[in-house]
Amino acid sequence: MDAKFLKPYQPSETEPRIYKEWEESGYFNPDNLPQKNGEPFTIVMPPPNANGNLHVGHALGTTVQDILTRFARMRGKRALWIPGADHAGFETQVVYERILEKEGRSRFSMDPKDLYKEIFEFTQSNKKNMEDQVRKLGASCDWSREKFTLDPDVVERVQKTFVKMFGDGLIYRGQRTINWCPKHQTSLSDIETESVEETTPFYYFKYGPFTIGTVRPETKFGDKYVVMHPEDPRYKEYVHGQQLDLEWINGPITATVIKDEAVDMEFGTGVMTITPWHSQIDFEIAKRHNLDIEQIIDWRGKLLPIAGEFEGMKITDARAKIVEKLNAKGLLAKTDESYKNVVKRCYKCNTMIEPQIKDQWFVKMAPLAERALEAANSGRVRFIPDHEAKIFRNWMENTLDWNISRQIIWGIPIPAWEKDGEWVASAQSPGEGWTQDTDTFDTWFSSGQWPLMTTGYPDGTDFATHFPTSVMETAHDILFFWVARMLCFSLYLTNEVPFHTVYLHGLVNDANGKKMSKSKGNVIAPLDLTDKYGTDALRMALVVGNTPGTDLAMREDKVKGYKHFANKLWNISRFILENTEDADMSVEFADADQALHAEFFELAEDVTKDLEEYRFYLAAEKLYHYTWNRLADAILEESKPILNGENLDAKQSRQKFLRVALADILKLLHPFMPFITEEIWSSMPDRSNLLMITSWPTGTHASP
RNA sequence: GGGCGAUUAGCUCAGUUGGUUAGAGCGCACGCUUCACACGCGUGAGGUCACAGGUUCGAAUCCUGUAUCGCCCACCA
Repeated sequence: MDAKFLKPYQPSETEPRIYKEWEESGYFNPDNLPQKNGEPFTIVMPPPNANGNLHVGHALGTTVQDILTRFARMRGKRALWIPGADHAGFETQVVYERILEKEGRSRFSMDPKDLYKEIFEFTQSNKKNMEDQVRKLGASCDWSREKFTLDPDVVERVQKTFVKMFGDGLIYRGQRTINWCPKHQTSLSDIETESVEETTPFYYFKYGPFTIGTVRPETKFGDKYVVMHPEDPRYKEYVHGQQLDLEWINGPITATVIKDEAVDMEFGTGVMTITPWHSQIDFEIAKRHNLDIEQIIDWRGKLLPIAGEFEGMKITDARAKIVEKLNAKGLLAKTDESYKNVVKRCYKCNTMIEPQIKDQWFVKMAPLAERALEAANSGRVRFIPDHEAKIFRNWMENTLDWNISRQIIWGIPIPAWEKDGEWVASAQSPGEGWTQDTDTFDTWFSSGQWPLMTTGYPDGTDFATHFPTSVMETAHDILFFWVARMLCFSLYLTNEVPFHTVYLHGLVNDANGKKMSKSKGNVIAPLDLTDKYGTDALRMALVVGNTPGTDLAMREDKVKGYKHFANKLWNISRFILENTEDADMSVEFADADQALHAEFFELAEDVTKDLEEYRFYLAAEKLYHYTWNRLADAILEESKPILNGENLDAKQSRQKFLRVALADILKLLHPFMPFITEEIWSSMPDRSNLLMITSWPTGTHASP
């Protein structure tokens, strides 16, 4: 027996050594596997952002994906798990801007090319860091196939998709209301904003003969249209198009009466003025009636000259002053202080989103969503847990067109060119006098094509064999951002679903079930846990009892518990190896051992079924219990007298059983606890290969 | 306003298609230096499965309703 078993299991000494052995074996690459022509099994890793450290959620996802991959590999499949890294456009630029801010610099005073270069270098060093962390988690992914979302071939193919979609009329350039973040100076898609309910004063102002209500007095300078419902009996004396002279913020103006059904008669006074440049509903009314549209607030959130004496003032400061002035003029009718209002904020910096009118590229979602819905409804793609499919459907049935233009440099340039107001989509310049759009893509426009990009769409060899992929495993909070878009792009480009199954894990919260955040200081770093308790312990803690789709409260105690389990397994191995050194593996099982063996295979079948059905939480728990309560507590104890007894036949049979049981429990545990199982396996007599490529127990007795 | 969940032991959670006295981890109590393991061993306390109805021979599990909590979506100024 190896002397290493005399000491408790040492993960920190073992793990890097084992990982190196795996990596050098080449078996992460399915082309090197004995079963290289077997049935393909493919997972594409959700590429972690190359802008920081992994969080516990990554550890959970990585663990589940690794379990799936190792299980498939041991069952003789041509298992491929493709890693990647995401440039994460806006998010990375935000991270980098914070660094610049700390250094007293600003992107707005930098040459865009220099900024791009700096961020590129920043992500390259972070990418290495991130890859090392994925290795530490034991991920058996094929690093030789790793992709970065800004690899030149990815950029080229993503741009091609844009050109194709433009040609097919699925992408259009339009002047529309967009979500503008005044801090980050870019537009955002609808799902990149957070709607927060806030209590805001609701002001009623006298507007000629009317009383209008608003929460945003600072937008009201240009309001020269007063809108009411055509059926509203209270205002039937006013006719559409009628002009009225009235006193307003900065003096007398001429207002025009507009009758439009968008007005809710029940709300407020049933009359409103409109600010089409800074409100979508107002913009739609203005378009219907062909009204003037004027910008009131600039891109930095300051008032434009139309505000008169308020020009240049930040809107946050201006509001109170404007109300004060209107009050002084006797135009403030009343204020409702308890009004609840939904406000959109930038999901990264929490700045209030300013709706602005801007020319942008939009993806027409309805036709794409229809096909994705069909795939979900027909079962071509299956969601785990089931109820995520309902959430998916609800969103897909109510899609809004997707703004894919970002006014940031960190991303893939949009291959569109303009000349005299005319736009064409093309990777190369169409010729003299054309200038390229300076905007970049929403990062999800490229990551939405990730399963295609990583497998070599349209003509790579992996695309032929490994697409569509088997499973997409990711966090449920990016169902809309990512999963939905991958389905849309893939069905559009290939008529195939990108994956047959979507497994969505929940979020990992702190021990009290509260969301982890830097500001709350409750963030648990996965690598701190692996250092302290070992990767296998962390993996088990993340998997046992964690049902898909449900958020998990991460308790350090739980990880500690599975460190103890790892040590238990270590000691079981020590006992068995110590007591079977003279085992004869050719003897027949005695009846008692035959029964134990049959019992074991009931477990093995059960666990196999659980893994096939994505019930990792049950499989892991069953293995834990068999190993500790059955094998250690009962079988090992009852074996002691047999091993020390006079009956040689019984002893030899039991020795064989223990050796076989150990070998097989190591196999079953390997997807969950790859390091310690491989390490023990390396001490098994007669072992011929790495545990990671050893066959999964199938029912007949197995041995090293 | 719309959608989706959750409610089981002190805490965090399982309970896969309804089927014997409802489980785990941690915590708690008591006892153990037993020759694999104190990162351990043994024994034990602890639950009207949110509430009210219903279906069934049988319900934590299926149906209806109620309450509470949570998440997501949404252009009522």
